[in-house]
This record gives sequence, C-alpha cells and structure tokens, in this order.
Amino acid sequence: MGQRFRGEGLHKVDAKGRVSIPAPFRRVLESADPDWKEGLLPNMVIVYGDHRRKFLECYTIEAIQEVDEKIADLPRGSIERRMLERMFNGQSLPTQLDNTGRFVLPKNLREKIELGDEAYFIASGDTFQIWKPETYAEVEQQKTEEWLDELPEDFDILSLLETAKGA
Amino acid sequence: MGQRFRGEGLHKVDAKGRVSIPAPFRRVLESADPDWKEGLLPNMVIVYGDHRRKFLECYTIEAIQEVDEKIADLPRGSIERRMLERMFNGQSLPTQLDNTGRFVLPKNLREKIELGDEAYFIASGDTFQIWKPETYAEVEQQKTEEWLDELPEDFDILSLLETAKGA
DNA sequence: TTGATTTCCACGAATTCCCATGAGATACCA
DNA sequence: TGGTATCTCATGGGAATTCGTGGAAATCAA
Repeated sequence: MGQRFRGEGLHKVDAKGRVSIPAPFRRVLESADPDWKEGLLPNMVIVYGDHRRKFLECYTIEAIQEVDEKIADLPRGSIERRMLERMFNGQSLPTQLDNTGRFVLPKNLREKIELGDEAYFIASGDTFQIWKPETYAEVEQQKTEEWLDELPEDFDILSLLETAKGA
Repeated sequence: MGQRFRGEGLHKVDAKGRVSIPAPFRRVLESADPDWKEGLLPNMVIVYGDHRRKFLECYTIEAIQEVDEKIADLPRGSIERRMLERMFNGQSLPTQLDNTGRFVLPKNLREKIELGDEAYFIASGDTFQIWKPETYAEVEQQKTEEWLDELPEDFDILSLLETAKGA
C-alpha cells in the first residue's frame, strides 16, 4: 500500500455539487493513480453502495484495482462475487478532480447521504469517507465513544494492535 | 482486461426501441473496439441467452473475442462447446451505437426481458447488464437484502474480500 | 403502398470548462 | 523584526459543451 490518507476536513458544497477535497488528500490520490503525472488531474472512484450506507467511500485508483482483482479471484456465479460486483462495479462512480482540487458530487449521491451545503471528510487508511457532518457526529462519533466508554479508564488503544493480529 | 465498466443508470426506451447507454459506458466501448477511432461508432455485442435470463448482457468487442477464443479451445463436438456456441454465437446480437450514444433494442429482446419504457443499466466488470427496473429491484435487490439481513448488523461487505483469498 | 427501420435534426437540462477573487499561509527581504 | 511579495487554497460565476430525449424525413422490406 502506498501513501495513506490522513486527517479530516469540512468543505462547502456549491449549487452545482462541487466540493474541494482536503488538499493533502490530493497528493495521495495523485501518487496512487498510475496514469497521473505532473499537470494531469488525479482520478478516483466513489463507492456509494447500498441504501443503508450513510456515507461515500472514495478509493484511489490503486486501491480500487486491488479490490477489482480480489473480486476477480472469487468463483464466477458465487453470491459473494455478485454482491461485491454490484457494490464496487455498479454502485460506484469514477471521477476526477478538477484543476482546483474539486470534484462533482451528483445530486443522487448527495441525496443518498442527505448532504446539504457542507461535507465532512475523514481519512481511513487507503480510502477516505464523505459524510453529512451531522450524520457523522450522531452515528459514528457516538458509536465510537460508547465503545470506548466500556473500556477501563486507563485502556491503551494501541493494545488493540496485538489482539487484532490473531483474528 | 482493459478499461472496465463502472456505475449504473436508468434510461428511457422510446417507441422505436431506442435507448441511450450511460455516457461513461461509451468511452469503454470505444476503447475496447479494435476498429474504433475518433468519429466512428463503437460496436458491441448483446448476449441475451436462453429464456431463463431476465436481463441482457452487453460485451465489448474485446471481451466477446476473448470469450470466442476460449470457446474455440474446447474440443469440437463436446456438449460444453456446443452450449457455449449456442449462447454466445447464436443467442446474441451485434450492434452499434448511433452518434447520440443510443442503440436499438429490437422488440423481441425487449419482450424477452419484459422491458417497458425504462431500462436499468448496471456495470459488471468488462460487461454491463440491462434490466427492466422492476425486475432488477425485485429479483436482485431483494435477494441481496435477504442475504445481507442474515449477516450481523454492522457487517462490512469488505470482509468478503479477505475471506475470498482463502477460497 | 404500407409498415417498419434507419438517418438526420432539434432542444432543454445538466454537466464541464474556464476564469476570477479573497483569505490565509509561507517565503523573502530590507 | 516588520512588512511585503508569493503561493496555495477554498469558493464562486458564466460560457461552452455534452447528454438524454423526442420527432420528422428518408430508406428499406414485403
């Protein structure tokens, strides 16, 4: 895996659906797009998924290719493969940043996550997510906090790295 | 495999059976048609298959050639070869987009998938499918949801990618 | 000649492209 | 150290183009 996304940000969505992505994210998209070179516009893929997803997930070209390859390894006709193809091939949108670092979120995608005139970006490994700020605050942050609250006061989150390996 | 289809779309079918295909799909058809160059109209092949199929599957020229070659490798006279030939050579229709990005779905094909005045397109790797929207919603999406409902609430479909490796 | 298919033209809406501006950060220099 | 020039960023507006769609005219088949 190459460079990773890091950080978060809040940006305006204009009437045409245009949104700036956090500037540091652009560098990552560029470096993970095999076709990109200085002067060109970096590509990415937005995966919006089924109706229960309340956020959009943005993949670098390298990351989505990796997913494509894994899907291609699954047996043709298996339910798992169909599900993944539907999600990653069907329920997704290839797109490109413009030269000011923006991209267009079409109306249907905005409606899907109930986006108003602001979008919240958060890094997540080799992808980043786009949320309606309120949804993120309510759903995600609360979930995280609840989970953390169940742990001992002095719990060190890094200890998760150890337990996870075995799984 | 060259460029892949990605995305979905809903389009009108007019009285003459004409349908626009999603604009991004055109780019893929063009780049996967060996004869195509700027100004020409891209070709594709619609495979409609036997009576049980409730959708049409559209192949780029490159993709169908790949299938043809694989079939040609099978032993002459084998039942497998004959079945595949029937399906991909017989039950299929070569066609061409017009200069506004539409093509004609003949009445028999429309009737086969019970198409009314709207057609649903969904990408699936190096092919895309055409469905009657209702059929897709009922048959496919319902199947998906049943399948998802059996899984834990917070199941992440991505975890399938991992299990895939071992399979 | 009549019905069906193909070619050509048309148009509104949506999308893309191009240029502009102001705020903030950084670099630079006296 | 204070001030100024430079750059990057986020955002906005208008023009130009593409897209999806409909219909008329021309061509073909029987």
